[in-house]
Amino acid sequence: MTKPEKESCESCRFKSCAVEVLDSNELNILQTNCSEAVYKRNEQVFREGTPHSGIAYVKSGLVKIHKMGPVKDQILKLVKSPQFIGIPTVLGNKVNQYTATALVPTHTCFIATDVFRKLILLNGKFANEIINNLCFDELSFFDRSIHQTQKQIHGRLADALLLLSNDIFQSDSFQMPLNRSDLGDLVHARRESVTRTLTHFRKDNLISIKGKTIELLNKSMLERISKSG
Amino acid sequence: MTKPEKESCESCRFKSCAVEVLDSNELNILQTNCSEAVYKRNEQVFREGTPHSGIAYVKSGLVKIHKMGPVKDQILKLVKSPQFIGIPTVLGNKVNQYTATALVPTHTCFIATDVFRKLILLNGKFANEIINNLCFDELSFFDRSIHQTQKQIHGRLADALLLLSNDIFQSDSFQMPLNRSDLGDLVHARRESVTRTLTHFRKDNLISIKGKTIELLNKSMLERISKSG
DNA sequence: AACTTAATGTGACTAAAATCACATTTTAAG
DNA sequence: CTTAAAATGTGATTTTAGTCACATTAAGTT
Repeated sequence: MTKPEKESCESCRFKSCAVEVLDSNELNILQTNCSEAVYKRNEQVFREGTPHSGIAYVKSGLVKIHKMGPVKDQILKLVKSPQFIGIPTVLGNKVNQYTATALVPTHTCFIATDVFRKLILLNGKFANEIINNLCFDELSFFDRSIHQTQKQIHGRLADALLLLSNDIFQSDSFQMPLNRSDLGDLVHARRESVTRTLTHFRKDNLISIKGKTIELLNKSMLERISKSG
Repeated sequence: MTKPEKESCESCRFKSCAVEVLDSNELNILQTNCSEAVYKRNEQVFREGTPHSGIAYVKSGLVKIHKMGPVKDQILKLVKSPQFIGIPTVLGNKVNQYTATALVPTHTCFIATDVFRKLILLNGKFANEIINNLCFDELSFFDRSIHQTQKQIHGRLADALLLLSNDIFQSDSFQMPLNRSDLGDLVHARRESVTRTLTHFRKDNLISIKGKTIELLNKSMLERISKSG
């Protein structure tokens, strides 16, 4: 983790929808209570169980939100910039309830919790944007939960590949940021099962794997697999 | 569903934390844009896919939030009064993203979405309370998701029984509001597996079942089963 | 009360994915 | 370049819970 030179929040090219609605006074409050940090691949932005250091805003990069379960680690969601992470720490919790780890080089800002809260109280539009965010999260999490529990591994992995392609990288071909074990943490499966299923997809010419590069060759079939479970 | 005589929001005995922070002007806005309804057991408060009729506030009773998946229905959460349900519909969605069904006789108020949104914009404290609510939901949903996917059926069902006893009814003995099939929808299992597991618990003297009445006889053991999975 | 329908219980069988054990390949480190 | 460590691939086996088929009990209805 490194500390880059501080940039003005007002002129930041990576403003979130929520920050867009702040006036210059509020932006100034944000400005003076906000610190930047850069993370390399696999570095932790914050860790479950440690005291939290405010709301993190992912300016650029990709982060996995994960948490240790009784049996294994589980990836709760992938968060692409620009997006806040760790908003639930605005609650009374003194410690982080989950871990955030950079999957690619990632640039973040930390906003002190009390400042974040002050902005919510001051500016209804800001609060409104945050609420929109949380609501959207809740709905996607419901969907994801249902699909992850009711589909079998082929469907779940097809889901994950389509998510990476459509939502994260917006390309049919991308550098896979997760290893087989991480993929397992994401789709509730074991490393071996992920390998077997990917091999299966490859043999059926649905995907090609060249090192870390994955290309989706037959998206419509992957979508059918995702739907049928 | 019946329409009871309308009561003043200001004098309501079932105010939420969020509504507590409204001033009398805001309460008046709420008052004039809020309608009450009473539901019998198994009546739907709102249904997935139908146009939504505002944010529902559960004044009294118990509701299951559930959604149809590719294979079966899934209970996303149980909501005990007093609590808002359907806040994610403040998003642009015109239709409900899930179904809410009363498990016991339930009393609700409906607040028009635009009024709810106006209160968020007007009163930062109200927004703040709503954000607290959503954050709490997110964290519990993370926990639940991890436990439900990583434990096997004994642990998941022990979890559900402890939830009902500790959080919902606050008693070791309660009238089970869910049938075996519903319980399966809650713990991601089939009716038959729920029956088998309950029988197992009963034979081990962890619980007693008399008709709809369930009593937890050995909570510490159930907690151990819940932890060990 | 007689009848219908819904809910629950139980055994036999099956399928999906986990587990285990080990081989192979890739990547990082000295 | 060599070696160690991490990541990945693959077969054999086991485990868990789902599926299917049917019996039994409970709850409404006329």
